[in-house]
Amino acid sequence: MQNHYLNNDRILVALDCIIFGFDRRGLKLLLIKRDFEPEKGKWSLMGGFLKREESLDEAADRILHQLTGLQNVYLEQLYGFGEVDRDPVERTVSIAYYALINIREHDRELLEQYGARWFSVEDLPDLIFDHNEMVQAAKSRLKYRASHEPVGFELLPEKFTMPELQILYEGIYETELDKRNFRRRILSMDVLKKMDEKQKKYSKKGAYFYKFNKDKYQAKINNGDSLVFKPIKL
Amino acid sequence: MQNHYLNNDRILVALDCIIFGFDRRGLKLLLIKRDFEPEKGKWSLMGGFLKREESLDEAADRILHQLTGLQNVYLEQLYGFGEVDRDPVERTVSIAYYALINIREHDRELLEQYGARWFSVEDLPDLIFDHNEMVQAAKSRLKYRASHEPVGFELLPEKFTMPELQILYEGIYETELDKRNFRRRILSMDVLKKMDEKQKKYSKKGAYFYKFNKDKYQAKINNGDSLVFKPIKL
DNA sequence: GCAAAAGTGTTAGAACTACACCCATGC
DNA sequence: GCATGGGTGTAGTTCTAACACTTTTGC
Repeated sequence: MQNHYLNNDRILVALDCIIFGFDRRGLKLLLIKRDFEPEKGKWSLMGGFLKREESLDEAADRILHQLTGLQNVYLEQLYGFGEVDRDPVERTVSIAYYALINIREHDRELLEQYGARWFSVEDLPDLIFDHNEMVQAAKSRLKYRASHEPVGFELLPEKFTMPELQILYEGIYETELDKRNFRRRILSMDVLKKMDEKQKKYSKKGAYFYKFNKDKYQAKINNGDSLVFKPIKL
Repeated sequence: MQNHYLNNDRILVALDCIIFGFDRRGLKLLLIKRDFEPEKGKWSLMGGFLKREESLDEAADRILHQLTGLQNVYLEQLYGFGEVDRDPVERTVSIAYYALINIREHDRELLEQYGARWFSVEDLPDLIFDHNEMVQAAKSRLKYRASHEPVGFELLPEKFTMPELQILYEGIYETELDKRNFRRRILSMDVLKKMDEKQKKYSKKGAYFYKFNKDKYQAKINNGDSLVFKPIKL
């Protein structure tokens, strides 16, 4: 490989974050209005460049924090996008990350500064560069992840109801689920704690709150159980 | 994001290839003996640096070709490794790719030039930098991929026998399978063509050859069928 | 009293797992 | 004729998917 380190090209490395949120109406994505050229004024993912003295994960974290004020949230590397002309200004490789955040917990002022807005994943505007592709990849990774690990709870407040959890999974899987089968399956994993309290905001009868019992989940995993969060078709 | 392109760090981008092969004794990995400092003489994945005028996929392809003489083989991006000090010489981000090749079809002379050798995946030497981690990631990606798509055939010659296919899947999943259940499941997908010919090299009775019918598979996929190649526990 | 959302069980069919013996042939 | 690897079938169990009515309560 004649692999002297000299004489190789040094290249801009960017990070782009696909930021998912959830409210009762469905899955959301946080996009920003690009305020510089090229493509100024178009919608875009939040991004930034890798610095020499930080790791990829640290950089993604920093960039997510910049926009949302949040730290220590679910953040997973997705894919490296590396077409030669993906950025028209300069050759840039971008590593995409996706984040799952509780939509109620971010810094609204920062969002305004960046001209950011939440969009329903079913109705996204056209994005710059290859960002549409990145979003697609994030959506399918999320489907996969959600069917093997309890990532759904990252998008929900600590207390949530069964109907909310179901709407979330329906959003992730882009399909409708049968509520009897859904409840049975979720509850059979035995990692949710039912509260006495009810959510009365959205119905007269009220829906019981549940909490995800992370410790119990971890114990089961360490015990070798493989809990699956697969969807159930209607 | 104050995102002028100037004043950002340009960084070395490397590619490392986890190259899988298969022979009747199990899954193999192709490693090279590093012939330059640092870590000269240690085993390593085949790697190289991204050039400004090529895409990540092209670079991975080039590097794979350099070592094996092969092109147009199965090659999938795995993950971007980006710890600050992962390469002691200079800050380098490495995008790992894994390849599935037919172990009989590579260029033996090239291998010798690079001091390359096939190792059983169950008995790998310690590798440089974070290459051990890369191999781990590749193994689990391969498990996932093999349970959803017919990637196993990339590792086999055009004609193969059921026992061979089973050994391959056992290698990928690192588990033993029941041969009756395995055959039933594979054949029920109805994408293998049984030949009249038998492989007589490894048994007196001989085992029938099969071919993977890629067109039939594609037709089923396009038809919305979701064929699964899951393992079956013993 | 009625509208609106929450909650609850059963059943038929499919898929999964476990398991043991016969076959063909080269020596 | 026997050792070696190739090939085959069944039954019990579990999992999945389909499906409709009752409950609660604010208005």
